[in-house]
Amino acid sequence: MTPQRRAIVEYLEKARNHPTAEEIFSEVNRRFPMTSRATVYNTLKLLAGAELLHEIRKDDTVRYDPNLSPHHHFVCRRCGRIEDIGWELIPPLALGELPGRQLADSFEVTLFGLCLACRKRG
Amino acid sequence: MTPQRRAIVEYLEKARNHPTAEEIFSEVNRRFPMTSRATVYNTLKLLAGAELLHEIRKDDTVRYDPNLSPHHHFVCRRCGRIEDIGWELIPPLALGELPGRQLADSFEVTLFGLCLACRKRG
DNA sequence: TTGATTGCAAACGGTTTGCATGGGA
DNA sequence: TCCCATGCAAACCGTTTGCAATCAA
Repeated sequence: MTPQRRAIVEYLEKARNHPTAEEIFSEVNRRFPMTSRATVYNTLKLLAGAELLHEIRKDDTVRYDPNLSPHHHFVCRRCGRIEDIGWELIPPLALGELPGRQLADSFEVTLFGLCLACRKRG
Repeated sequence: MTPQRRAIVEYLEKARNHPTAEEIFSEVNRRFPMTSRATVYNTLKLLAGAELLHEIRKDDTVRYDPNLSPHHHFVCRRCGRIEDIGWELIPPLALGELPGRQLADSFEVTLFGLCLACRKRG
């Protein structure tokens, strides 16, 4: 556990909005100017590989989600913000064998619309 | 409507499996060796912009979905194949205002599991 | 001491763009 | 004629990797 890694983990603990790797890099680099992009990217990949973090991809860029409990996502059409939606808010879907004979074992819902801030902005 | 564009559209009409831009490029280029990558990419972007095609992103690469009717997706954990799931197979979710005060107007479900081919392969 | 972690810069893969050429209406 | 589509290559952006130096244990 090096200072760089600690800074990354601390940033992620506070980050409630699915930061991109680049956002994490610039914040960590601001606090620890010696930290390189490679270290941040590698650490993030390592954490994700260890299931301590989830990767979500939107528009070609990976975002990191420190929320490990199962949940769905809401994506704001206007500002692109991604917010978590509690798992219990979406009725569970029937899994198992589908009509196409695929065997489904999990699912994920993404809701689209306007976030609160963008609603206020009109 | 040039031969290149025709070839792209024809390929997409037959493609039932969400080809990547690169797959489209190599197939079109095989039939029309003069076709450049730029033309294919630009045409795809143009078609997607005109809502004649949907872009779906998986693992850093854009895939194109010629199925314009609303539907959900199934992603095979083993081979990565993406298949369409009929809209009517998923019970409609309640939209409108969410507890977090976001205003949801649409949703999308992704199911994960094993496709038929991978099930057979054991 | 010794293996893991770091910084740098260069490589990478998918995608986009600038620019000059060429064909279609 | 005039514009749009094309081909090529270079640029681009986010990400990954090779490598030598450095640090933690």
